[in-house]
Amino acid sequence: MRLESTLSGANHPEQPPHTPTPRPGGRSARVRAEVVAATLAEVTATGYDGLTVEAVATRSGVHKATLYRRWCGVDGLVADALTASADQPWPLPDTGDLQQDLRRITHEVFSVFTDPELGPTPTALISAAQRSDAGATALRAFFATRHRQAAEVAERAVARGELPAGTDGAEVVRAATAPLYYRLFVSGEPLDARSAERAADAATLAARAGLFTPAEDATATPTAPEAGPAT
Amino acid sequence: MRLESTLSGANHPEQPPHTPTPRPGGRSARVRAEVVAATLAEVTATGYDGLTVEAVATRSGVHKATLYRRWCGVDGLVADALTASADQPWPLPDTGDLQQDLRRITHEVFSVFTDPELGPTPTALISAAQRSDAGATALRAFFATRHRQAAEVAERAVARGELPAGTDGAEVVRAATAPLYYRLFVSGEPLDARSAERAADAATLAARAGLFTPAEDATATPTAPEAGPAT
DNA sequence: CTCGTAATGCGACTGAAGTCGCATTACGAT
DNA sequence: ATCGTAATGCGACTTCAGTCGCATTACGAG
Repeated sequence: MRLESTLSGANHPEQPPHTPTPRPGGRSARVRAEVVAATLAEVTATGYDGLTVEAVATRSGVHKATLYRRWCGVDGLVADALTASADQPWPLPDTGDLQQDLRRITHEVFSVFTDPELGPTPTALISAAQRSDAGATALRAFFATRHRQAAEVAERAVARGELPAGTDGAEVVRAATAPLYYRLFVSGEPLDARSAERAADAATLAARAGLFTPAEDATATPTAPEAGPAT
Repeated sequence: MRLESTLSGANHPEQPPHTPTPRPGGRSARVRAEVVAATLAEVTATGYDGLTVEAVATRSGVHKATLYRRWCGVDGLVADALTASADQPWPLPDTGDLQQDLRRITHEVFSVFTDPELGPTPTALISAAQRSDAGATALRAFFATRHRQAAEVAERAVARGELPAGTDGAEVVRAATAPLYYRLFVSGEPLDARSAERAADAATLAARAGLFTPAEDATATPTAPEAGPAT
């Protein structure tokens, strides 16, 4: 697991460049791993509301002052735990059919957040990340990576001629997964496999219709409800 | 503004039913209004991270202890402010065309969160509401109301024969608005009028294809990627 | 107009989050 | 093997969120 780079970048904004050996040694890495594990356990156990630096310190055996020094409080702990999770690889489907691929992806998302094995950890982690600026930054990076990776299923569909050229793959992925995340983290509605499937199908339909090409719009576009500068 | 009922329901779980006149009088209402206004101002000014009960107390002129007594801390303040905002009416389009109606709705959402007049207040309010259980409950109620109201545009489309019978109107609305909220509050990506339009168009397409009818599935459904119980 | 009661104002107290300076440990290079 | 340095351990201190008991004010009924 290599989660040093992102962390140091997030917590030491003014890293002096003349540091030949900034001690990336064994102890620091071990401490870091244990802190991440303890943070995940604490977030899962108490939820993001009850998350305490002192509890993470006790559970990890790392002193409170060290946690504040390197992670700048609860926010940084959660952000780092999320970053560490983002480094985990996940399977990218390749069935030869866009609809199937998107269904696999949305079902994967659905599974992660409903898996009794993982429990409330993924949900709690993202909810916690939403709380702070550091967490929000980590979230942005997390989803940017996911979008970039998953966009490949759409790009393959373009290569197969299944989608029009110029289709924005990341936008297709966003369209497919957005309803799930919306239910989970915004409207708070329950998630079910049916709606995951429908979201994938709707995105497939829209992508095939050419809605996700920046230049042209394939569907009827009679009147634009707005006319101002869109920025 | 009638935001008493929801608040008391949220903060006094065991309201004794034998309270003939629980003092809904003028002062309480005035205090409540000022506290809500102060909470909105504080959330806008400092963001949900810097929101403090003491600051709301100072700004509103209501004593700290009173705020803790009636709102149980920051969570309740935010939840009540959100509930108050949810009571505000908003325009429901009726252009005679589903696509146009949905575009108006998504553009309305887009406008609320990008209006320089309102500033960061709506975003900050919802972000703050995500932080706590009380806020999450208020959020659920908020979106449930919105979905119920906005579902009418889909129901009218069904009545016009534009959508297949049995279409779940709320699901259509969710599909149209989810990408916007996803960008705003989950992935943290910027919002633009184009994507708002595309989201509405994609939902229109999916609805017309019959994806939002509970029983049948109009598109191809060759293989189901999952087979377990969905709960 | 007067009174009973509920709601608010008030200030002190408690407890925990977060900070600081120094001692100690362990990494990495010679 | 030895040393310089960076990272961690440690405990006290500061600050502020949150609580409690009591005095005061104002609503609502008669």
